[in-house]
Amino acid sequence: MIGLIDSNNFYVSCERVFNPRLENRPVVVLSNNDGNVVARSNEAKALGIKMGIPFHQIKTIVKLEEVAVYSSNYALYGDMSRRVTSTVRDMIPDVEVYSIDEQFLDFNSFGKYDLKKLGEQINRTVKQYTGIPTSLGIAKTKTLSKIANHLAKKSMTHKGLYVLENEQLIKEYLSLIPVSDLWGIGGRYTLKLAKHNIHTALDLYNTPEQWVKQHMTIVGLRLWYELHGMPCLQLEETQKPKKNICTSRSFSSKQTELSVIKEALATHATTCAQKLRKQGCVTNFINVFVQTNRYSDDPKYSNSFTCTLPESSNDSRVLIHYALKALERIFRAGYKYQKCGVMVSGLTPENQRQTSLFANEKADESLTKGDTLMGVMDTLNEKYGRDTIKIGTAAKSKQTKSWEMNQSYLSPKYTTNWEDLLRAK
DNA sequence: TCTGGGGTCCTAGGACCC
DNA sequence: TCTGGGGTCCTAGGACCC
Repeated sequence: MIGLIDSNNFYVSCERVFNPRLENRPVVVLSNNDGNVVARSNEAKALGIKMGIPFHQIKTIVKLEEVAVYSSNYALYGDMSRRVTSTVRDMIPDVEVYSIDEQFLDFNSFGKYDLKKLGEQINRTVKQYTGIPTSLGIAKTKTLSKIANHLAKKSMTHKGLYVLENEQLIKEYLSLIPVSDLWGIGGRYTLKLAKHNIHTALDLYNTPEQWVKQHMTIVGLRLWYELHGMPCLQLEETQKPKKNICTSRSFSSKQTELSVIKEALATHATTCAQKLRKQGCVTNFINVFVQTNRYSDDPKYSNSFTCTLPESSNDSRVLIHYALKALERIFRAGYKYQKCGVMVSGLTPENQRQTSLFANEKADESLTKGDTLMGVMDTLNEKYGRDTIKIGTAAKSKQTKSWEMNQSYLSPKYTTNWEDLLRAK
C-alpha cells in the first residue's frame, strides 16, 4: 500500500505555528511579489477567496473581514517542510518527497500492521513534533492514494485519514469525482474528454484501454491502470539531479533601463550558478529571457537568447558574463519590462567536465582557482548569511529597490535566521 | 496601480548515419 | 509497376505537476 501525506493549507499552517493568534482566523499567503493568493486557511476559503486570485482583487474583503495577509516566506516553509519529512521518515523509512507539502510513503514492509492505527499515529506525531496538521490517504497506487488523501481531507468524519481499499467503494467514489480532479488530468484533457462524454473519474475507469492509449498516450494509460489498482508509478526515494535550472523574478515595478535589468539579471545568474554548484553540476547553455506585462495594454515584447559557453562552467562570473552578453542582443529600448530570467540546461556533473581541446596548463590553473574562489564565496554566504559576499555586477545599488521583489507582509525567518528570531521576540 | 516561479515527460517529424 | 532496413539525435509543441 502507498500513502500520500499532505500538510493542510501548508503555508498558512507554517505561519500559525509561530503566531497562534492566527488560529480560527482567515489567513492568506501571497505569491512572490505579493501577486496572487497561493494559500488560504479554511476560514479564508469560506469567505470565497479563490486560489490564485490576484491580491488587488480581494483588498476590500481583506479589510472588511480582517483577513491576515502574508508574503511568501520560503526560508520558513522550506525548513518546516524538511522537519515534517524527517518526522515522517523516522516512522516510515521509504519516503518520496513529492513537493514542499506532500510525501508518498511506502507501506509495503508494514503488511501486518493496522494501517488505520499507524496512519493516525503518523498524523498525530507530525502535529506534535512540528505543529503542522496533515492528512493521509492510503491505497494501492499513487493515483488512488491521491484520491484517498482528498477524501481524508474533505470529509469531517475521516478526520484526516482514509484507507481506500474496497473495490466497490473505489468505484463509488470515482463516480463522484470530476475527471479534471484526477492527478494527471489538466485543462486540455478535461476538454478533450468532455467531447467524448467522459466527465467523471469512473467514466474514464470504464473507457476501453485501447481508446485511452490512442488518445492520451502512455501517460494516460498509466493513469488508467493506476485507477484499476495496478501500480505503474514507482516511489522515487532519491532525488534525481535536475536537468534544467531556472531563476527568474518579476520586477516590483516596470523597468525601462538596460542598466537596471543588467543588475537584476546578474543577480539571477549568480543564484543560478549557486544552484548549479549545490547540485555539483556545470552547464554549457545559458538562456536569457525578458518580457513585458502580458495583461497590460502597453506595447508587448518578449524574447530570449541562448549562449553556448566555450567550456562548461558553474562560475558566477562566467554565467554573469554570458547572461549580460545575451541580454544585449535581445534588449530593445522603449518597452516597459516586467520580468527577466536565466535558465541553464545541458547540465553535466562537475567531475565529468569536458574541457576545451585547446586548453593549456594556464587555463587549467585558472579553472582550479575559479572553483576555489566560488567555494570560498559559498562557504562565507552559508556561514554569515546570503549576500555576505557577491560579484560587483550584481551588487546592490540605488536602483536595486526599483526591481527587487515586493514583500510587504513578510514574517520573520523564525527557524533559519537568528536576527529575525530576536526581532520576532 | 496591481496578475508567481519553478519543474517534468512524451510524441512526431526532420535530419543524419551505415 | 517499381524505390531497403535498420538506427540515433535533436527540436518544437503539447501536456501535466506543485
